Amino acid sequence: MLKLRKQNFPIAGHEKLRLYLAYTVAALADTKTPQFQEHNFVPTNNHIQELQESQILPFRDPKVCVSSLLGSRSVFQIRQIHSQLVVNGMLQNLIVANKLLYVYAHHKAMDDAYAMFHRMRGRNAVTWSVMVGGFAKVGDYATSFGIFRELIRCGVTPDNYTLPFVIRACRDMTDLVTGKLIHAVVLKHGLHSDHFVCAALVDMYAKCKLIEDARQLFDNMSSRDLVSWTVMIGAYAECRNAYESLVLFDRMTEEGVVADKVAVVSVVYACAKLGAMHKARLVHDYICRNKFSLDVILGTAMIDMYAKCGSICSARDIFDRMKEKNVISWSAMIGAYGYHGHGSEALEIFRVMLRSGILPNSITFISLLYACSHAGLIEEGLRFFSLMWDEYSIRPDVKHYTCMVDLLGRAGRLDEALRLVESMKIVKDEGLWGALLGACRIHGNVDLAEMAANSLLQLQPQNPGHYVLLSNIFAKAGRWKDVARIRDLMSQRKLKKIPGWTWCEVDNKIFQFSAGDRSHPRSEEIYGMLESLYKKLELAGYVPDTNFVLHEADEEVKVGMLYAHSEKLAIAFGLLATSNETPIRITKNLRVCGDCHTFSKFVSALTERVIIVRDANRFHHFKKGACSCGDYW
DNA sequence: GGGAAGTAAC
Repeated sequence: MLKLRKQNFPIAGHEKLRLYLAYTVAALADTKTPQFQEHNFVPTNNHIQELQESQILPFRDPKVCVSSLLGSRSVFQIRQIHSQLVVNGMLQNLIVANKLLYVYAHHKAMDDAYAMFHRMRGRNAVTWSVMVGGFAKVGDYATSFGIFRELIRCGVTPDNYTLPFVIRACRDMTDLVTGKLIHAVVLKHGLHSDHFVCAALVDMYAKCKLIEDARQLFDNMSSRDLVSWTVMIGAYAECRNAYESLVLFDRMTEEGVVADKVAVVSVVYACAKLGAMHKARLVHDYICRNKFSLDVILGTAMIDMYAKCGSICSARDIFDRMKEKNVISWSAMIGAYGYHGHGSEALEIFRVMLRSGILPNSITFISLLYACSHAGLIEEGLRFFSLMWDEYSIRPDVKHYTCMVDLLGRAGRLDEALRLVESMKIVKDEGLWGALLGACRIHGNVDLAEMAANSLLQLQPQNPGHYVLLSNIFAKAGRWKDVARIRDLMSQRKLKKIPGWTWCEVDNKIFQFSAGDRSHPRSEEIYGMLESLYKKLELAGYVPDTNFVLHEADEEVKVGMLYAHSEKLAIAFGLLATSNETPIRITKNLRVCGDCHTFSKFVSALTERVIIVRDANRFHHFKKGACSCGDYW
């Protein structure tokens, strides 16, 4: 390698030499150096040191200054250059001064940047945007907003660089009030057509859960770039409308926008949310075709996708093929085994993880305890619960306690579960009470259920799901007056039962069903299939379980209500539209209804089909009249 | 001379 010496330097002239050296510094920092490449020179860290020692950089040429700043490796180095720039009066040059601010911000040295910013007499749009963006990036939103306000006070017009930073700060704080104010500023300055500004606004509204507002802005964008698509796709997946995410992904592809890795991760995430197996395979193909490497982020997202689409084998295959795995990847795999009810595999992979030298974190233990509770591994669960603090100094939080309540409650050890809840010294949340209430439902403990439900309704009076669960428990015990009381409470509080949806994927198309739905083009056939199924099932001994109907009504009416639940419609459609060998895969947005669970068991026996149901909680594999959940869910 | 979106449990 060429050693950097004046005598063998390829360009003549002293000034050029300085420039060349500056470019060398910049190249070491991987910045763009076309001139540098011309000379086919590969610099090393020694060169930069030599450069500093030789004090050859006089910092009088703005270009040299800028390149040197870009080449800085540490805040210390920037400060050294800073002092030279002051001595040489180079900070009078706004380009140089702004670059100095920028590199300070880039190294997160915002104190240095701020001190300098206050001494600067001349400021321009770049100065302001570097400061606003710099503070936003390090999470100091208060200062970022403060500088933005100062900008407005100084009569400066905010531009398409500054505004996205401020909008993103609103997003990170989910500060919708300020966000809307900034939106007004955007409109005032006519910047709503800038795609950076617009993408930031879409993201802000989406993260603040105003998905409709986000969508409206997105639809009105004159040109939608990849980032806006990615934001919108991710937003729909996040707000439980993964179906729309995948519709958008198809539209994006049709419009000729090519996904990058970030976009693909969002799509993978949406597939996971929806549990859409065919779509998952197609996305996997897309990933292979476009040669995305299976890095730790994409790989982990794919493990979760395949697991949540019902294929634990494919999830394991991805896991095994990943070259680099971190604690997140291992936790995802443990979690995957967990919600498929494969407890011993989850425990085994945890042991392998420990042997590989990866330390578990808090979430690893949640996955592990969850796996234990869903596989009935009670003693193991109890052991891990004490191990996490004793051995790994991870303090159990409310989620770990929730798993333990679930574990004990599911096993019928409700007293122990209650004692654990009472002994907790941390704040109890709705998930914890929900787990206790769920256990009461399985074991028909109405008194404890009432107590759990009271705490639950105090914490979350607006969640209709809790009322429905309690009402189901009362109904099962035949306490119809209490059922009516709950129903009245719900209507007083203007709460409606969350509509149940079931998705079934056939021929790469996702079909969505709601109860009593007749919108499907093959609706006639579906209802015909349902009717013939009912006739056969009745002979096989199936009795509709009307305990799962919330309202007090005549038995006949109740049976009618159960008749066309979305799960049943989806299963009937699956039977019609798929071949005998393929499993019927359906996904439900809520917990599967008890009657539909029984119905699925009977159908799996009668038709000799495998039915894989993913509900809000876990997977149910129905085969030959039995379910993998062992009827506890 | 200054910009973006993504991974695990419930």
